[in-house]
Amino acid sequence: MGLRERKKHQTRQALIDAGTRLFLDQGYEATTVDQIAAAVEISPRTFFRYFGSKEDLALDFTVDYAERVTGALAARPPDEPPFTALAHAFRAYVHSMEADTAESAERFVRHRRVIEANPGLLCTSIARMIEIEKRLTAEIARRQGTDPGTDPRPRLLVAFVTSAVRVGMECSVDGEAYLDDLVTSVENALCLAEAALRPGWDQFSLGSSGQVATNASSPG
Amino acid sequence: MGLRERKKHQTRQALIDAGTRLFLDQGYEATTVDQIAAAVEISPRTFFRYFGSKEDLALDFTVDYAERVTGALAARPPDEPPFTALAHAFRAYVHSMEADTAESAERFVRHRRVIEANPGLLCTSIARMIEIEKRLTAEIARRQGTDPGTDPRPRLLVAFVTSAVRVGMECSVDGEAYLDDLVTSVENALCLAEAALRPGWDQFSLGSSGQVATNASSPG
DNA sequence: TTGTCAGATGTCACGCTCTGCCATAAATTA
DNA sequence: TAATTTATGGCAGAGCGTGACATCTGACAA
Repeated sequence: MGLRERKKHQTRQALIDAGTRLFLDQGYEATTVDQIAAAVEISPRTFFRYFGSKEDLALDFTVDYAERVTGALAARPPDEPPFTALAHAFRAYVHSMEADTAESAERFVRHRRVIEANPGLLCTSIARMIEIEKRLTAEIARRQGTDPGTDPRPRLLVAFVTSAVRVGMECSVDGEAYLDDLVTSVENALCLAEAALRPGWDQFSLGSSGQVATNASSPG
Repeated sequence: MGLRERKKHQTRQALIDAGTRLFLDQGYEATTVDQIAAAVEISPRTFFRYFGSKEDLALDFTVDYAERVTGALAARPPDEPPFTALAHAFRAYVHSMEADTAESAERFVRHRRVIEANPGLLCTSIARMIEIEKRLTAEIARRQGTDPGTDPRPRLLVAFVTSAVRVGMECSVDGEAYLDDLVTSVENALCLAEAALRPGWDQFSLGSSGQVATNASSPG
């Protein structure tokens, strides 16, 4: 890796760290791009060569998130039931945060705190989840051998799991053992989701309970 | 209602209509606030006294959405199972669009087309759903007699249903009978969700299957 | 009718985000 | 070292959004 690339990587990381720190100190909205650029000693113009927007910097970690989760799903054994595979993929992600460098874990916690302190950012991060959902859906559909364009079941299954993860993250309270709490909370939500689903529903090839036109009786 | 209020209402409606039309004609991003203001013959400054942002105008209908759905849920019989009540609340909303004035229905369709043409807007509208989810969760928790602060089950249930509705809306294709397709698609997704859930899970008071710490076996 | 008052509108000025353009500086390669 | 590629900086400008102040207009009472 040449000097050029190394420098770019350093600048980029410095921008993320400086930005995150400023967001935590004085708030996301109150922090201007000029301030972040000044903190890293680059021109404001150059900032936008590294990030398309201030929001892009704040939500940069979602890119890594997407890759880790989709990667984890791809790594699950092909014969694993879809729900189990998805749940394990998300578990792998939150646990990878724990297993990671202390520095990396702190960064993650800081990111979480930033977006939790800003409803707008939180909304956008959830919205970005939709992109990830699409990729997960494609993989689930592939595994189950259905067409994601016409069969809504893979979408629904993925949406259920991501909802559970989101609820789990929402429930996690901000305290000392932030990461531990988050992992526990997500785990609880996933277990709850597992208990809420009808056994076998996620395996579309089994039985006929999943027919689109089925008018199943109320589960309640 | 005095002249003053009537004028305000007219201006507001004119802004929504002019904005929507411009968004459809030349795109959301390509439309400036100045253009919308000019179309209604008000100053750009006044625009921001009616809407906090350009996005607020584009997503104004979500306010009505929230009120109709939460209102519909509140109107469901208290002894109805939570899932059924939620599903009916959303059904009531999409059907209310059909039953409404032709003018009102057209407006709804135009709004949908605008946000569907703009991924950013679509994401934001979904993110705004979170606010609605909170209100629905509170109502479900109240019905089930649990504390929404500590028990994640109401959140999870609500998230499942809203996910199903969202997937249904995504699946609906843009064509001649837009509204009909949308209603059918949402109905399908809700039926699918119903079939996916374990019967009785949504009634927390029954059985013990919903214990937070439960380690239920995989549904798959 | 008239005067008063609250509220709506317009004007001006400003800060912030983000982009295009072009010149310059730095790193890479020959 | 020279030539090429690429990153950076500075500048100008569009667009969004806000505060402050003056003005205009319904509302309402004397």
